[in-house]
Amino acid sequence: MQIATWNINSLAVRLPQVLAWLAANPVDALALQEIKLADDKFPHDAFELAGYHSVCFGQKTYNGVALITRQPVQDTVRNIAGFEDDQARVISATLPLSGGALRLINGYFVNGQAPGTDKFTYKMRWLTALHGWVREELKVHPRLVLAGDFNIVPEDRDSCDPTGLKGTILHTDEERMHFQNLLALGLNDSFRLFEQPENTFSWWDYRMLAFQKNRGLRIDHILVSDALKGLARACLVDRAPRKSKQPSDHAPVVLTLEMPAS
DNA sequence: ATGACGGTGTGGCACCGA
Repeated sequence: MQIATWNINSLAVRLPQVLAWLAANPVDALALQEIKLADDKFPHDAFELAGYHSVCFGQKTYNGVALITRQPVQDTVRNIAGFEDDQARVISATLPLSGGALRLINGYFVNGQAPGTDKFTYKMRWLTALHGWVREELKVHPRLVLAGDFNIVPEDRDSCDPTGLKGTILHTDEERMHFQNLLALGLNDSFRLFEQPENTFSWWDYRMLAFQKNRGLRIDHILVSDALKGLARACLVDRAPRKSKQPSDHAPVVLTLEMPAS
């Protein structure tokens, strides 16, 4: 079975691309971020016609997340339990599988703008809350996947310019510590379980021909719990949609797990 | 140091992203 994550930067604009990508890449679950749609505008019908179920947690203009799945999900939860947040950033649900159910958390992590700003403070508070919540979730759901746009460059090799961007947003020690704290709960960066080409990124700025020059960052991640680690078979970034007309600035990341799809 | 691109919503641009 396959699980993908993709920040699509407005589902209203990108719906045709998402449907085309799903037709070519019939993953079992797709975690979408930045749908930028209110729930009453979500195109459930279009996904149903494509053979997918969908649950969403949207808001107008900003943020918004959704899970697109082959099979109906169970126990959908929105945002981080116990953390007051007026931004729609997390949706999680259980995928019922014959080989054992799997809990999938889809997060659109806070960007944070710049160290020292109110937005950065919010990012740190959000990451702390996420950590405490995921720790408890893992006790209930040992077979857990945490996927999404993390807005964190985990290591220097995940950045096109680790020296020039050192200490700037997405590259700070504080953000990287939060990423490591998530791993310390018993989660694994599935991308790093496999040999990968150097300079593999998942996001490229729209400006300055960044994609053509491969001046990007790896900020979209799929973490798998220790219980699932041994089932991981591949984790790949699909650069193809970034080459299309009117692309998202992010590319999808696809995890393959060795287990039946239903 | 700034802006470059692209999306949204409001209204003739401002705000946001990473």
